[in-house]
This record gives sequence, C-alpha cells and structure tokens, in this order.
Amino acid sequence: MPELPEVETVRRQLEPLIAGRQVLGFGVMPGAERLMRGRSAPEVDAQLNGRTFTSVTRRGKYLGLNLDNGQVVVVHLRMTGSLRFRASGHEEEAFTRAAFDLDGGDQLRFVDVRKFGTIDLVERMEEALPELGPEPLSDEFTVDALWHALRGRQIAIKAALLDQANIAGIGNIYADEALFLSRLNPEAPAGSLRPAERRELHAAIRRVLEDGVAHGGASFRDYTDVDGAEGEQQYFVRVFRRTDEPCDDCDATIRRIVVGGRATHFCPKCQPVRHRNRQVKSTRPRRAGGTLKPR
DNA sequence: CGTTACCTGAAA
DNA sequence: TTTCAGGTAACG
Repeated sequence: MPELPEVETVRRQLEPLIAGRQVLGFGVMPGAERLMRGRSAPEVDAQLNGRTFTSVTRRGKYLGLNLDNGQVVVVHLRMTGSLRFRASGHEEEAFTRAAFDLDGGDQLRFVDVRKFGTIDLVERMEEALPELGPEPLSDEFTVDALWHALRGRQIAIKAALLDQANIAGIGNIYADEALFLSRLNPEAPAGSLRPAERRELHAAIRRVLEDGVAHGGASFRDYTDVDGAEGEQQYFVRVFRRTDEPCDDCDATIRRIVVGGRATHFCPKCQPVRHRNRQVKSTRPRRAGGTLKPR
C-alpha cells in the first residue's frame, strides 16, 4: 500500500525515534513466520541482540534500519504493512506480526493485516533489493533517465511507471496522478512519448511525489504513520479513486479502467487517446512513434 | 508480455 | 456473497 511518499514519511518519523536505541530482542508472532523469508526469527533475534540502530534510509519503497555494526534491517511494507513506534506499556494492536524490543521498554512493531510485508537482516542493503530504477526525487532522475527506461517499449505507460526496475517508488496512486498532471493517456505505449511529453511526465512525477511527502502520504485504506496517524494526501488527489466524479479541470467524468492488472483512474477528456499518425493508404500497423533504438 | 497467487478484512 | 485493495514474485 505505501508508495514512496508514505515510506519516506515513515523514514523521517522513525529515524529520530530509534537512532541511538539498543535492540534487546526481536520476535515474530505465530503464523507470521513467512515475513522473514525463510530465515528463522530466533536466529535474527540472536544477531540483533545488543545492536544499536544508527539511522534509517530509504530506497524506492524499501526501508533500511541501519545498525551500529553495519548490518541493515530491510523492511518492505507491501500492501498493508506499517511500522509503529510504541512507548513502554502501550497495548498491542491487532495484526502485530513482529516486534523489536528497545532499551527502556519501547517497541517498534510491524503491523500487517495481509502478511505480505517482509523483514530481512543483511550485511548491505542492496542484498535485500531487487533491480531498482533511479530514485525519482534524486538528481540522477533526469528526463534522459526517464526516457532511457521508456524508449522502445510498447507496454502501457501506466504499467511502465509501476515497474520498479524503471523508476523506484511509484505505485498505483502516484502513477495515476502523474499521468493526469501530464495529460497522458494511461494506455499510451511507453515508448511513444514525444520530447515535450517526456519533460511533462518527468516534472509531474516529481511534483506528485513531493506533494505526497509534503502531505505526509495518502491514507485511503490502511496506511498510517509511525504514530498510527493518517496522511492528508488523499484529500488532494485529482483522479485516484474518484471514479464517476467530475474532473477538476474540465468537468468530464473520471473513468476507471484496468491497465496492467491494476485499477487505473483518468479523465478521458484531459487524457485523450492519442491517435497514431493516420496514413490514408497503408493498413500495415505502424510503430507507435518514438525513437526505436535498441535499449 | 499479461495473469495468478500470496492473505485478510472492509465495502458493495 | 462477491469484489476489491498504496505490491510484487512466480507463473505460462
């Protein structure tokens, strides 16, 4: 559920709460063992015991809880996971799947209804990460970097934005919002974007993610921050989960379709299907524009 | 490449 | 009762 802005919100809150705190124990609740991806909780507990958290980093939707010996606890919240920092004596919330006991009795809890989230303990963060594209809020994310990921590809631009190997951290909310801001149809082939459209999409991605962070993330369903509080970004979305509502910009009715297996929301008037350049004679399908160079 | 599985609860 | 869900890996 959490995308880059939600994960970054957690990172910012969590770092000052756990930096300098010592781990006295770690445990996984019965029935939730899979979140350790095959590693045994007692073994991880033994490795963590006595270690101290130093900082919290983020890569895409992954969090790295850094330890004083260089090791990293890598957390992915997937759909419904959340990390909660709770003071000593706080009652246990439902769906707590794992917990770190900190010095002083405070707890860092991993709460996750659907049990899709994961926790890894590794020597270096990269060991726990799949192939990830550039960080969209970093300097390495340029229009050229975006185009490098899209050029020559026939898949829908929406699906391309969700592929973490292209750009790290975009999920279903921010993909729809970025496409709305850049007025691109979600089903347009990724490699068909013209130069001006690439620049607009690049700027839109930056903008929606920055807005999301500024509003503390979006809480449509399960997302809550480290205190259990909701974000505000859901009040600012332009199309996401606004099916049948009027578009803010043109009053047309927002539609919901499925692209790449995911619900996709867009304004059919602001984000029209772009026709291939019509050719009167030829019935042979043309490549849908774009520069077709090998990747 | 698109589709299915992984889980569970809330909403339709 | 059925459908849907901020994600991703494993299918075919």
